[in-house]
Amino acid sequence: MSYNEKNDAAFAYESSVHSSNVLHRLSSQRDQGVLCDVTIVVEDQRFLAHRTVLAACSDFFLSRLVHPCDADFIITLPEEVTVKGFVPLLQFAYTSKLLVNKDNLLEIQECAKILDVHDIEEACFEFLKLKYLDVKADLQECPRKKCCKSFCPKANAQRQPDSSTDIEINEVEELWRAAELPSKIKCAVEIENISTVSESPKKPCETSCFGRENDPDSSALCPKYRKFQKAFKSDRVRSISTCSSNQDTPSPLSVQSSDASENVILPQSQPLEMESNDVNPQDINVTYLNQPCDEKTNSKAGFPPCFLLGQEDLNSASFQCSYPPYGNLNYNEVHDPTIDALPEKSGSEQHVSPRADLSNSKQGTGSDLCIPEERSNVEREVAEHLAKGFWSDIYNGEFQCQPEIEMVPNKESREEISGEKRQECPWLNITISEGGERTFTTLNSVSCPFINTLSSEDCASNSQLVLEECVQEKPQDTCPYACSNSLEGDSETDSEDDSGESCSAKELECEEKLPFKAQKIISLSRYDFQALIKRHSLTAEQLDCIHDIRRRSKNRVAAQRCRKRKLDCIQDLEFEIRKLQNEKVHLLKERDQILTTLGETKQNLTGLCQQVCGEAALSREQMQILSKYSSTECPFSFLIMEKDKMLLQCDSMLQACHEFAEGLPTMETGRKPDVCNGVLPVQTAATESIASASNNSQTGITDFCKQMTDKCTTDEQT
DNA sequence: AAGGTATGTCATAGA
DNA sequence: TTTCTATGACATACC
Repeated sequence: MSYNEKNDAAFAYESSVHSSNVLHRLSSQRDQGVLCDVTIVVEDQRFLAHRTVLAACSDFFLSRLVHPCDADFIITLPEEVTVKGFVPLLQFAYTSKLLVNKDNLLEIQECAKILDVHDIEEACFEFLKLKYLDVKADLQECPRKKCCKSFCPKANAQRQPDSSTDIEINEVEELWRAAELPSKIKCAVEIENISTVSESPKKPCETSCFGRENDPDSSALCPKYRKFQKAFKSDRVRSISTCSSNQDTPSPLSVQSSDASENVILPQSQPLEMESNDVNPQDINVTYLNQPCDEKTNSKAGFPPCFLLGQEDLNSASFQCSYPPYGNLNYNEVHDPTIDALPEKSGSEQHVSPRADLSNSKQGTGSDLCIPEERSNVEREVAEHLAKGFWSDIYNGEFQCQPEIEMVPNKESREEISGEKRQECPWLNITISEGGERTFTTLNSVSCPFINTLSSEDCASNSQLVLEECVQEKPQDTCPYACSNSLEGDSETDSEDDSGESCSAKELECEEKLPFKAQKIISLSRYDFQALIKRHSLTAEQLDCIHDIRRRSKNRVAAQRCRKRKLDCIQDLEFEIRKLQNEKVHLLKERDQILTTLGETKQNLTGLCQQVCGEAALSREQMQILSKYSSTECPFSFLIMEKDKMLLQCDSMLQACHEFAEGLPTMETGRKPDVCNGVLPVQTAATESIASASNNSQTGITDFCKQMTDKCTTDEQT
């Protein structure tokens, strides 16, 4: 990944937080009347607000504020607008959270319509109305299907008799049809009430342990890699931390439940569309989320922000995403905006190119913006469990959902459904046979929202997805493979699908001994896998086969993840190396500069010292004393040493000159030039100069040398 | 043919 | 204890 991309992602994240904070502060300021510049009169009450906020969220306010009738910006709303309907909308404008309950739903809807409030889907109101007013009765009238009962034996066995808590895909479909909801709201996911499954005691616990699991410090990263990250605090770690910190802000994961009410968290601009087993229709807080981070990640994944629908208990949480090009795609997610960073992603990525997966893993997504490198076990477990909840009744032989046709009252409806379904859930191929039987065929893993991290463009182009056909002989086995693989995000299955090597030779060999397909073994969650085994009386050999297949499959995926992480770490280290190298170059330059400055300073200081010595007319002895008490760095000592050195050099020079003079040819006069008593003029001059230098320290060493050189040169010329 | 790369598998440690 | 995941090591296929 390029670090630019990573940085971009980080920037986007920061911006989202900023936006959220701004909203929060604005809301708080409005509460305090700070900077409020408009008064809204509703019925007999007045509300202070900020013009810009209102104008931004409502065309009604925009038109009134752009062309104010009242210079004081007092806007009296039509009498159709009630306080009860207006207040939640005002809150929504500031917080992006719309608190809806049975009492105010209609009024909010009416007010939103009058005020032309942006980002609230009419469909949400329709759905909620349906939920509040009709659903329960309809559901009770809707006979439960065999498939629903067998959907999850474990869960069903312990579910409450009240079927109203079990709204399954077919039922929701029917509700949609009944409500004639926009096509956007179509795909539903039946979510098991995990908390009721006592056979899976760990699951509820896990699902409630997001804090721990999402803790970047306790991420799924291998300790070996963690040490790297700790060592250099790589960007990767920071990104994970960032993501984690993001959880502090409202996110799809922020389940806002209370004893008194259910909470529905919706992505802003995305229509509501989901059922929850445990939703209490009495009071639902609808929270629109407009967290850019989520949008980013999810859009990266090809989906808009996820939202969590009414949960008292996270265990029964159902996460969904709406995706306009398809209408609303539902998928289950337990984690916040990190879909594409999840292992499930790897599968889809591998679908394209394993290598690309590895190399692009980090920028992966904005995810990377919040890119938990790995989805925690809990997330995986819950996601797969939830996903299974959706798909199992489609594909699972055990839970095969044949009676879905019962939900289709007539051919027209069926056609409508199948047609719409293709658009709404393009990864799901629904065909209706002559006999009116509806068949769900293989999912296209690329387009399946459970696993993929498609870009918006990808998804947009997926309207022409070619969906694989199920093997008709055993649709319950073949579909499940594709579906579940997708759900689980096992990358190997994708590649295997592509390569036709869905199973190794071993697996195929084993498979022949088994009453079900190897893919089912791979795709099922631990709990369903165990249940599957229990339901069949298998020999030891078969069990070995099954466990081998499952182990190899899991390990295959783990190895892929592991390698991906390794590459990421290598990239991080490479980046760190480049950074350090740059830093080193910079420091070296800085050092050179400092040394240059130091040299200049010393030179200046030496000059100053010379000047001082000269002005003070210090003798050699005095300078020696001075240098004795000064550091070696002091120019005084430096001067003394240099002077001594130069004297020695001069002695050598004198000696050389003398020898030179001795060797000179006798001149015409018959005598050696200027030799007076064996002493050369140069020697005399040098001696004089030395004596002069010794006695007069103000003569610079440099000058002395210069004089000597000049003399020598002059004498030689003469 | 040799070397590099990608991937699957096994063994093992740790959670 | 069982199951799962991460990872090193090895084998194999492919380029």
